[in-house]
Amino acid sequence: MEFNPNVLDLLKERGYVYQCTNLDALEARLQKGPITFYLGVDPTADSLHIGHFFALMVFRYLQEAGHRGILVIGGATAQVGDPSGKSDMRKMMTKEQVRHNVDEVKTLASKFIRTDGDNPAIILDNDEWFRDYPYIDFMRDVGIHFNVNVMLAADAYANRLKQGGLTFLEMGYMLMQAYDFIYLNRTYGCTLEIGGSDQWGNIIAGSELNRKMRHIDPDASASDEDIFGLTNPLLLTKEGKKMGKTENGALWVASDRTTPYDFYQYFYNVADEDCENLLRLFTRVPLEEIARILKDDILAAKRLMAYEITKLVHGKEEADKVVEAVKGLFSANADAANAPSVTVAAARLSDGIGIIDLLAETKLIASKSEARRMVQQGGILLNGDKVEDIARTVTADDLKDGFVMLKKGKKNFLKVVFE
RNA sequence: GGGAGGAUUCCCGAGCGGCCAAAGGGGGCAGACUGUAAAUCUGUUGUCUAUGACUACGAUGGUUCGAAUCCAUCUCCUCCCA
Repeated sequence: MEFNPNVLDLLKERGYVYQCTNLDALEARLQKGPITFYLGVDPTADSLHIGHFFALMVFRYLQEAGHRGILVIGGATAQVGDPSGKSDMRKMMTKEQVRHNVDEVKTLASKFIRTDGDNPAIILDNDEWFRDYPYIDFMRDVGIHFNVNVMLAADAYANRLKQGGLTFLEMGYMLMQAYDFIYLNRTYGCTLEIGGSDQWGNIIAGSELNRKMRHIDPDASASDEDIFGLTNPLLLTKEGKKMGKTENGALWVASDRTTPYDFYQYFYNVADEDCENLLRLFTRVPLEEIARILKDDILAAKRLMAYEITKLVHGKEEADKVVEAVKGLFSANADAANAPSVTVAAARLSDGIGIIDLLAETKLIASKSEARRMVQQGGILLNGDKVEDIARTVTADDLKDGFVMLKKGKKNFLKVVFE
């Protein structure tokens, strides 16, 4: 692997850099030679959402530039819960849940960062070093360096504090994450932590803790090198909302939670103004190319953006399939070959299936009441024809090639295959 | 420890014995217009075997023909005093 001394320029250019503990010094250090850096991800669910992806992109760029990356899955920290930016305490997860999530996230993450070949990423679970750390020792080693006044002033706690419910458990989160950095510094010589801007408080806590601990015991650190924190901006839509939020929660990376089709659709349907950001941050399209295509053809730009992001997350094969499906569905002579589909037993057709039942069963619509409403408002199409009557039944006569095409609104398609 | 206020549907927030599945706003969904965009306008927004039934106003129990509304206990939050 070729070492690239100017990776930071590239990151700055594409908009990945938000805050840094010392940008000039970091730049100088990165130019000198490879370093070890880390990114922490808390397994609060058994998948990653697009928000995680931002930092993972930075991870990839750094790794490609020849730096050694460590991905820390917060098996221990997830049991505590990060209060940063939260107005409610996170629901406590059972240890089993956390363990399950750790495994899932590990598997997913290793698809996006290279863990083999030359300069592989290291994936660790911070439960490894917290599991057997006695409370008293931890408090004496680490807790001693934290001033509660300073902590309370931090943005990270502002919301929780305002809501009045900040617990001691949550206060402990910052100590844990700060210690992660120390541990990695000592064990792996890690000198840079990257993360989202919401992690700024936790990241500087880590670099400060390092300085304080080294001051007490100069031999404790693996090196005398300075350590750095670097954050990427929060990914917001032009309305100022967090990108990747959908009505059913987050936009997930795991295809059993958000299908590649829905994933693509989400990005295709973002506001025009957000397209540029997404192209810069989540694709490798050169900046000049982005500028040109945005100017010439916003729709082509969106197609490219949605395709590239889908490819990045789900792979080329899936992305191509989605594009085929989209072409078929949204063009004049609909071709349903690659449409999202579900299967229903063909035997059910003999008596006819009520359209309402079918809509609810196939999960195209969440409830029968809503399905009724939708039909009454003229939002449901069966094989391209508006369904006028809520009593409409689907029978064998409606099938062509063994399926029917349901459409909810303008852009929700579902192929129902009977077999 | 003492006192005062509060918890309502996805979110904010009105309601303060029947007219309440609950005003208003936000968000969501659908219709029109468009470009599968934005803006705008309209409708809709608990569930179901559907002009009715069931479940819901922090939890539990009670008063009443009838409770989101009154009472008791509990949980959590906010503010003031210590």
